Amino acid sequence: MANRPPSHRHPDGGLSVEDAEGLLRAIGGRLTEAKKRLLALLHDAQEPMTADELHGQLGDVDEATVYRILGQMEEAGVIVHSHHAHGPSVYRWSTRSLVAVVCESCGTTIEVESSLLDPLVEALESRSGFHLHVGHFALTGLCGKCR
Amino acid sequence: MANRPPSHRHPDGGLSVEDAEGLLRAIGGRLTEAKKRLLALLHDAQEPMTADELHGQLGDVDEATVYRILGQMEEAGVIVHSHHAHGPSVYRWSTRSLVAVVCESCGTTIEVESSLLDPLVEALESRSGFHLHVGHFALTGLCGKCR
DNA sequence: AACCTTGTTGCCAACTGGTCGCAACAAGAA
DNA sequence: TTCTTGTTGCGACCAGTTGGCAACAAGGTT
Repeated sequence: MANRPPSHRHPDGGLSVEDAEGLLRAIGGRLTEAKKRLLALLHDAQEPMTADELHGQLGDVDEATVYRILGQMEEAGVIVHSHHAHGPSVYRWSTRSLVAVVCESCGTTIEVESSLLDPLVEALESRSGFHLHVGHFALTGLCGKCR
Repeated sequence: MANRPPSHRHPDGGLSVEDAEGLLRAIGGRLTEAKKRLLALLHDAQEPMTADELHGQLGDVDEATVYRILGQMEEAGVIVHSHHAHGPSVYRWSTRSLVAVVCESCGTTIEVESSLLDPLVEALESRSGFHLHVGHFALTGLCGKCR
């Protein structure tokens, strides 16, 4: 991919904002102000955010537009979203593969390396030919405090 | 648990319908015709069903009532529900622990033993004190045919 | 068996998360 | 600057689910 050092690197070693803008253009879109701001927001976000939270921070960008942009960003491979059992999906910068684990009682979310799911992934591949999309779903349970 | 052989055993070794009716009474409710029919439906179901499918099979029971009964049955421990990434939740008889794996392309669902998740469960317990509710979430990916 | 208490039901409105159609608008190539 | 075409805000709409409320019925009591 990028063999010259990009600026504004993501702390987690992911895409730079500039790379992301390129990818976003590459799928045939235009780079609007709203897209740039959303890109920056998600790039700098410490944790996954819901569409609603993003809409709140953007201020004057319509909620429907937020969803449309998020769809494009995902199509471009810049972000990924995952589904939390109850409540809305969350979106995050596409860095190394993480799986969200959500406490059903207090809502606290932690993220763990997806490699912990490797035994499952491999078993499914060999037994059923099923290829898991790790990271597209959140795992639920009770955190240490809430048990 | 049950040391005398209950009748109408679930093929998977779970609760009998009679046991389930007892549990349903035990949470302080009444055993209505609608509850009995829903109970029988889910007991005999080959695979998890959505609230809508259940409503369809019941015919003259209101959709809201179906949700209310499902809530009680889950509270009583008779059934469990799990969330599929897009689309409605599914409900199934509370037997041995299975995890649903759903194809994002064709929707095919397979169920695998939750023991495949044990490495993850144990890692989360020891690292973060987090206790996973295996079976409450569905895993997603692509099945062999759709890849 | 009539009775009475209290859970239950149907009906319908409301709510959340998300999508869609459309006319006005703007990015960016020509 | 012009022109094409993607983009936006707006509001309607959709699916899944929950909540309020009055009529109803399960099932214990007399």
